[in-house]
Amino acid sequence: MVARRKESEEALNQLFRALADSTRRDILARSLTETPSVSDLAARYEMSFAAVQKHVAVLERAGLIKKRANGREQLVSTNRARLKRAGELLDYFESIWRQRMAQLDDVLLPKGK
Amino acid sequence: MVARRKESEEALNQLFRALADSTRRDILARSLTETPSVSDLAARYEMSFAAVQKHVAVLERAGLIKKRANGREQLVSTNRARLKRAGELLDYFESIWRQRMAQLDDVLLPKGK
DNA sequence: TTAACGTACAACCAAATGGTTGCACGTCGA
DNA sequence: TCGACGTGCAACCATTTGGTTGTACGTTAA
Repeated sequence: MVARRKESEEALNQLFRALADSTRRDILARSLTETPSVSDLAARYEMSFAAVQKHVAVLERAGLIKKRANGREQLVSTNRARLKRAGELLDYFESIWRQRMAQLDDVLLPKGK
Repeated sequence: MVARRKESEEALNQLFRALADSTRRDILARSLTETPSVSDLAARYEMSFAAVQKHVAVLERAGLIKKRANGREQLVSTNRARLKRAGELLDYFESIWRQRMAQLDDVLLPKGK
């Protein structure tokens, strides 16, 4: 249901790692409402263009953003489905807990009711 | 509301980074339903005790688990509130999007209705 | 047609990460 | 009481990460 069985652990590692950096979270939030070019983004941070470009690449590899070419520009937009997926994953941990508690109930309570 | 304003970016980095490792996610899931000792955990993975201990330390620093001493053992349990927090954070990204869309509506539509 | 722009990528570097082994020390059980 | 157990921590190592500068190359505008 949640786990589409064998969404590689590596992919999840990448997903969460991509979120583990303030600059990347900011890029992500920004690309949620706008569709900035990589240079647009680079202009907003106190680091080199190449550094920002690398952050964008990390987000892209994690599947959290998409790039679309427009002439010489690359326009960045957030992949909301993928972002949502990260949230679901965390909910999943909660659900594991609920499930097991339910199973425990099954053991402790008479079957019928 | 969500952002308790100045939950340090560093803390968020730590939170997501802690989640970005399969072994740690497994420890987390396991500690959600049981309260294993560090050795119990270590026995389940093909790495040294010290390595597992380090993973536990990472989770603890991120606030995702708590340890409780019981004689010579340290019993590990998940801090569900903190885990939930990570999920909320991701929802927050979604909400940013919704908010901005709403603001856009404010601009585009007559005020009253 | 050229200069400037936007991007990609390689080479390099310091610091952090994820693993190891070894040692110290308190606790428990025989 | 004493050996084994559970833990914490330091030292070490290889790899990854997050940053830099420099170069190359297609695109755009004057």
